[in-house]
Formats: sequence, structure tokens, C-alpha cells
Amino acid sequence: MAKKINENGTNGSVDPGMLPELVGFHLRRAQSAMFQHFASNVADGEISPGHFGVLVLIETNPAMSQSALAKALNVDRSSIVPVINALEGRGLVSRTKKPDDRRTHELNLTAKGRTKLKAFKKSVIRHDSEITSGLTRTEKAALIKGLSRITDRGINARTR
Amino acid sequence: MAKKINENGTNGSVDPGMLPELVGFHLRRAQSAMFQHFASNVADGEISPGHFGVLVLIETNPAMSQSALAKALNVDRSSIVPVINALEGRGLVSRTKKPDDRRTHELNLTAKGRTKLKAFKKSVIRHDSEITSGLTRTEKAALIKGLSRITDRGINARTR
DNA sequence: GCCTGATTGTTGGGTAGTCAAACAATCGAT
DNA sequence: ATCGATTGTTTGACTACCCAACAATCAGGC
Repeated sequence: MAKKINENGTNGSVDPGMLPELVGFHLRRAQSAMFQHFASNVADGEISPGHFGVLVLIETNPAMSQSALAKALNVDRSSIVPVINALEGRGLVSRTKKPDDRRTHELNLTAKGRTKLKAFKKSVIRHDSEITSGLTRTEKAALIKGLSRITDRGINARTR
Repeated sequence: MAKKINENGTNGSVDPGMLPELVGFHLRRAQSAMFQHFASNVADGEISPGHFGVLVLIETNPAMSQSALAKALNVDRSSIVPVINALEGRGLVSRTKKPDDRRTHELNLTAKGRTKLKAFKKSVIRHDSEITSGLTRTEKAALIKGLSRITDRGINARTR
């Protein structure tokens, strides 16, 4: 097999330069790794991180509207439409007109949605502990603290 | 102004349920916040995190190939093409045929690319320290360690 | 009541990032 | 000289997001 072993910087290992000094670099890589691990280990690929989050939010906040969901996820409300379309199409979520305000749709889990979500949760929790295995409880707490800090600093983006 | 204050779970604050128990949830949010902060604070929006990473890799590994770049970034080599097209189109990167292997392209920074990258780096480093401000040196190290751990665990995705 | 302004969900168009499959050019090894 | 592998590229598809516009609906002022 024609295996080249690092001749002119072409193959073998690549020097990442100053990137490892940036938290953002590590964040991007971890996010990507997490995504891949999720895709190949959670519920046979039946659910994505985003859709899972939506199901949990609807379960925890019954009858919430699409706009409220969009605000909670920090996305435009038009981005919610295809998501709910998909989940409704799979019979996991119901979209019903609110009686006293016929503009808004009440989102709820169907019976099937509740059942499925229960299984998804189990799978996701397992995935999440696998991905953080090797970290002590303290280290995991520190990680979450750091991530929360970044989230806070990033929310009000404009610095100057 | 018609401002509703949290009536039926519609507006106001939404209960995230069990999501905060998941490291993946915090990771997703932090990544999103980081991205927004980058977009609105780095180099007047002239550069994206991805393109910045590519410039640094090319600078640190002169004459590297597109395939090597793809491998380093863990993406398909076809995904690299439009990136280099853009950077070459902006005059930051040069793409030249390698003399002894005319299949591969050697990637290098142009003089303009080097100058620009110097400025980008300054801006990115500032952005990165802003986003992690409030974390002690120790906390930041713990954060990076946790993220690295996740990256390692995620690389070999399949668990079972 | 009636009008005006705001809100909700939706559609349509546009951007960015990714993959997989196919292809020509080229190389390496036999 | 031929065969298999590699490189870059194109094409088509998919996901995820945004913004601008729109109809339906509501809420408040008058």
C-alpha cells in the first residue's frame, strides 16, 4: 500500500500552529466530535440533537407556541416551522390551534412522542456520559461552568 | 405595547427541563454563543472561524495539500474546494501545482494573506479572551481539558 | 363599532457547510 | 504498459440558518 509518511507537510501529522491556544478552537472540535458521537450512538440515528432538544422543551412546557420555542432556542421563528413539520409528520408532536388566540399553535407531545422521548432520553443520557467519561465529577462541573460562562459572554455579542 | 408576561408557558421564561444535565446541551449553546461573538467582534466580519483556521494551518504548514488540509479538519476533501476558492479569490492563498506530483496543489499564503492573517490573529485572540473573561487561568485550563477529552472520546465514534 | 399596530405562523429566496458519487489527470508499483 | 490508488473537482443532495414578505388574527385607541 502506497503509504506516505510525512514528507513535505503533506501527510502524516499537521501542525495546528497557534490554534490550540484558542478556547474557540477546542470548542469547535469538541462540538464536532460530540455531534458525530451523537449521530452514531443515539437511538439508531432516529433523532438529532436539535430535534431532541425541541421534544424536551415541548414536554417540559406543554402547549407552548412556536414563537416561544424559537425564542428559547435563539433562532428565527421561521426556522421552527420545518422542525415541527418533521416531528408532526412522524407523529411525535401535535400542533393545535389555541381557542382564545387563533394565531398561535399549541405544541404538545403525542402519546407516541412521550414514549419515544423516554427512550431517546435514555440513549442521550448514556451518550452524554460516554462522551464525558474520564472526567471526574469536579472536572465535569468545571467544564459546565466554563461553557456557561462562554454562553453568558456571547449572548450580548457586541463588545465595542 | 402589547406585552404578555408569561401566561400559559407561551412567553417569559421557558423551562429547559433535563437539558442542563447534559454536557452536550451546554456545549451546543456555548458554541453558538461563541460563533455569534466571533461574527460580530472579529475583524469586522471579514473572516469566519473556519476560514481563519484554514489560514493558520496553511501558514504553519507551508505547501500543504488540500487533502492534508481536509484530513486535518476532519472533513471531506470536496468540502475544501470552495473554501480555497474563496481565499484564493480574495488573494490570501495561492494554489500552485507541485512540480514532482502534478496531481496535488501546494497551498501557501500570499504576502497579502500573511499581512491579513496577522491582523486576524490579533482580533481573534482578543475575541477569545473576551469570551472566556471571568474564568481564572485554572478554570480555563480545566475547560480546555474537558473539551479535549470530549474530542478524544468522539473521534472513535462507534461505542457499541 | 372601526382602524391601526403588533404578533403568529408560513412561504420563498438566499447563504453556508457538509457529504457521497462520479470523473479526468496523474502517480506508483508491478 | 497496465492496474490500482490518489488528488482535485463537479454535481446533486441535505441540513440549518437568516431575512423579507404575507394573510390571519388580536389588542387598544378613538
